[in-house]
Amino acid sequence: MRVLKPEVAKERKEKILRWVVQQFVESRRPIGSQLLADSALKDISSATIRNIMKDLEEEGYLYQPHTSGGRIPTDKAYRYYVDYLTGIQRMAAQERERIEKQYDERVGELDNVMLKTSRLLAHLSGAAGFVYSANVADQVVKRLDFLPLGGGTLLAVLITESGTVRHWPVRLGYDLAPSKVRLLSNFINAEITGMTLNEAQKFLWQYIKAGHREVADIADVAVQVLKDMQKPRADGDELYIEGLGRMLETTEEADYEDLRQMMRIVEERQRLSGLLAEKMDDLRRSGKDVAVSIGSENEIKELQNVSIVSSTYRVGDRTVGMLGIIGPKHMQYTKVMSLVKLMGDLLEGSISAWNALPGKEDDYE
Amino acid sequence: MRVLKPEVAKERKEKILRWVVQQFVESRRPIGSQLLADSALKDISSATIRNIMKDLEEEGYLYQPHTSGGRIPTDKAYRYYVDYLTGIQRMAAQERERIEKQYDERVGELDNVMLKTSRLLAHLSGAAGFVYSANVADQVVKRLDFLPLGGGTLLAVLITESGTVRHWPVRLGYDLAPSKVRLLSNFINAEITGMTLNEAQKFLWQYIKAGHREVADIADVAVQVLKDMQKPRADGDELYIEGLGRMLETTEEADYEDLRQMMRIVEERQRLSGLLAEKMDDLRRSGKDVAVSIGSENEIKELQNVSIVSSTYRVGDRTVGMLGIIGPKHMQYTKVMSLVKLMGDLLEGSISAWNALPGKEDDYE
DNA sequence: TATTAGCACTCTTTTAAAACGTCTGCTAAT
DNA sequence: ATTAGCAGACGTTTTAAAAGAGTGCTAATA
Repeated sequence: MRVLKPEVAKERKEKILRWVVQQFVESRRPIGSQLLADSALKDISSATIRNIMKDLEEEGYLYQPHTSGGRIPTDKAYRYYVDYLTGIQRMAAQERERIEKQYDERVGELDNVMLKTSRLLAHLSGAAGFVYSANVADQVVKRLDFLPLGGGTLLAVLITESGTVRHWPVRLGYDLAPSKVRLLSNFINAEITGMTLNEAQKFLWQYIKAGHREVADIADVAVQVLKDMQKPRADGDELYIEGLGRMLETTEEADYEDLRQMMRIVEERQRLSGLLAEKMDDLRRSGKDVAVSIGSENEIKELQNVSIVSSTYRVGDRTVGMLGIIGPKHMQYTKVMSLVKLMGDLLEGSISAWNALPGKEDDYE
Repeated sequence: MRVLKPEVAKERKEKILRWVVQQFVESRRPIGSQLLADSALKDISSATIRNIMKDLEEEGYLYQPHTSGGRIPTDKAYRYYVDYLTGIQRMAAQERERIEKQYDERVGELDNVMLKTSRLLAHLSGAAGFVYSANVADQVVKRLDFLPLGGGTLLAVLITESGTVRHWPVRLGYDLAPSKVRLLSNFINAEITGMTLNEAQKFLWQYIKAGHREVADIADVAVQVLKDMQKPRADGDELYIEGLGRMLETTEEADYEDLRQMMRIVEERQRLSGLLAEKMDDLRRSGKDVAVSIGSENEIKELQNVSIVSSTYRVGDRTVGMLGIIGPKHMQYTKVMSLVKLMGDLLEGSISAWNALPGKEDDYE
């Protein structure tokens, strides 16, 4: 291993490492010393580069797929590269503006923002884009309304502060007078607005058990509603992934197997949800903007050949979800990281605009 | 061209054609005369088969990718094959039961049936499954409600007879008293239930223009609502496609280009929607159960290497949507056709159960 | 007259060998 | 410490040959 003039040497070593990663991301084929010496690092001879690369290999940053033939970055190298980039990333104002414009055009009104945002992410990155919303039960309720459908059924409509609108049928088995439905709606909204769904549930249970007079006649309805409220959770958290198709375009024949594996996971939403939930926690705790998980850093086996670039989004001061892209390890991290960050901001903006509307409280009668 | 004993000859010719198609669907490589003579048609010599195949080629049923090397079915051959199959298809009771059970488990309550159905279709067929719902504007309204969000905004919730629930924000710019909102809801529901959205819109315009006293004070709100009602149409019709990932699994390297093309189309929903709308019309008119479009029979260029098996579903006596699968031309038509048919029935059943609930009318005050 | 066996020919696919290019590791010179 | 130069390694591409599969035609057959 080379020694002497430690800072200078280290500097140069890292520079070479960065070049290898960068070149590899672009060309997707092993990088040799000559190539580097000729293209990027004209002031260092290929022999020197060779020596340094050997050191880097010993340190676990590079990997030689065949005895003779260039070297490829390991996950550790990507990790270094991404960490290095983290400070640098900034998007050209022009680019930023272009994306913001597209966001306004394509996402627009707060109807299915999550879906649309994930599509736009996919579109702009050329990889798969996702938007994930943590457990609905932990989200703050903006409104919970009931529409009478007749036939002993109500349609519950839940609106959260993050703009999600969910609805599900509640079967009572008998019809409820419209006025009673209204009473129920008004009562619930007056009481639970501002709580999380979980809190609301607990609160309502208490309230009913306490046997308050004004809800006596709708108590059993409320109970039924509470029971059904759990149901949306069966699907797990909300997760949109789009643009898997586009990945076919940017993937090389050789990497199809990786892609296949990935698809398998994506179809199996449960596990991915789990992973994202965890990642969200990490990210929130670390306080970082954008997180990058590279290959083997992902616990799920099938994802060890892809990278995930993700960011959280907040409602008020609560972190309620994540968004990002899933793509090949050799992606353009610089670009993608800024993109994800920006989209996160835009999504947050979109939600807080929606949220500026204070969930109007009817006074119940 | 062979002549003589016309019926017998024709019979055998078709038999050979069917075998070629069937073998090709399984092996995905050109079928030669020897192969057939050895495997399936042991009582006819390869030479005879050769002669007949030549005839079939002249008639446009088979195609020789290389001067020497087996033959491949043309779209015309698939068409013949599918038509032949149409009479035969029937699913084993056992299989049917298994699928019905899965449907109950996985689709269940009428919450996002369309999405879930398309996922199940994909899952069971190994190809991409879709469910398409025709223009919302032509669907019968079951309810149209408004929830006050405050900040000069209402959330409109539209429930159609086919079980679709749509919602969109209506910005009024000023707040409406809760009682007024209720009045609006009740009035609208009492009047328009049972109309299509389009009819409802026309009706309401007339009503407002006529200046009826009881709606005078909410007229401008109604106008705004009507305007915003158009919006959901911007997305075009509702279309869910799932399972594109799974197609990777069943596709061979060589056919990836076809797959890529297909994905491109799917991302571009507009055109696909158009195609499906047309197809739905054809299907409804012909009165057939299941339609199969093979390769070049699809107008869209990018879809000329895939087949679409589709069926319609009804609400009452109105055909409101389609469902089916998109897959490789060489798919197991027998299986897929029965599957699509069955899923259509199940979806219809699911909707009509929901629809048994009569959109409860409040009498407005 | 329809069917079949046999054969020469064509064309793709597979296999093998050779030529090429790129990279490494080492050594000696700077 | 760096560099130039060179031998050896190994993947990739090119080229050539062999194998395999199928066709069309003709002559024999039932």
